[in-house]
Amino acid sequence: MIPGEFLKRLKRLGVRLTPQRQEILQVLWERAQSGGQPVNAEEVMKCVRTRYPGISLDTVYRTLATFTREGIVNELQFKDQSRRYELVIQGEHHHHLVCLGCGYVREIAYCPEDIIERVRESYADFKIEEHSFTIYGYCAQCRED
Amino acid sequence: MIPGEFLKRLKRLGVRLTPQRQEILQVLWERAQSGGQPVNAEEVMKCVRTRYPGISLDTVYRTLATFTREGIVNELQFKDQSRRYELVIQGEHHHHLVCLGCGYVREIAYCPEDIIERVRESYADFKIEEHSFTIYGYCAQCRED
DNA sequence: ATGTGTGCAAAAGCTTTGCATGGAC
DNA sequence: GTCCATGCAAAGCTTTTGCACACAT
Repeated sequence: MIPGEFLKRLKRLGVRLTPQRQEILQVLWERAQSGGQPVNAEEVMKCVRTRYPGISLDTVYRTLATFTREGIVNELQFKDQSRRYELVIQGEHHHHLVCLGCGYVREIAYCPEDIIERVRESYADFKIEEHSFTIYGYCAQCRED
Repeated sequence: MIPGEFLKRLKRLGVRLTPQRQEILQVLWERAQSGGQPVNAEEVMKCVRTRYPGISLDTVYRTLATFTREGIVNELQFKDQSRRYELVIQGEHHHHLVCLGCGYVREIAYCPEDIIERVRESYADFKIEEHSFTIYGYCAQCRED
């Protein structure tokens, strides 16, 4: 079940609630519940197609762009060149630990807020909007030593 | 002039020193001197062509991949989807402040080392290799308020 | 009824690859 | 002489766009 929170937010934002969008939201929600592994557009399409076979990849891209613009999802860019998305859970903020072998992503709760504040002070004419912090390496299964 | 350091390193690594590679190294070096604005492959090609007109984009990509593998350059991935590169200056480490309007990049000296150490301890079975930390926002020219 | 969202197909970026030739060592 | 690097052309992969039709409001 998609929590009403998101549906209300979309309505409030004036975003039309089509079946495709509901299914995409559902997939993002399920991902957030089960470990928080971010998804890319291709994966979203595959998941949605199990329940809504007609959806096109274009719609997924357009919906994810809309959701990003409205602050419903976060767009992530790791080293692997394909964009990934995760649902924004309000009051929650995290970064990522990414395995260079298998691509497994794990959330990390720590955030370099102190540095961001220092940068905000040092570069007062720069208006900070967002930041990304990602640690790369090899997980227990992929490390060689 | 390219400092001998890089030429020696390439020789030591067994990387053949072709005129194309020397010119690419030259461009990266000049960039590092003049503000540290990272370059993408297209820009490298354009700069090199002023002095070595025949160079192809493929060669630039292949050379940048080789330099990255050998630790001569850092490959950066910002939100704009094109990979950028910067020369690795030994003993130097920094992160980036990126303008979402014009794409201007500024180096920031602070690094969240404390967090990386904490993560190294908390996730002892994960072998940390590298990390990226980028702050996005709008520079004085691009900000609207 | 209106305007936005969707699917299709095609295109657009950026990056990679196969192959024959040329050049560094 | 050997093997790697290069240029060319073509392909690959992800993402975007134009258009006509369908649908949410």
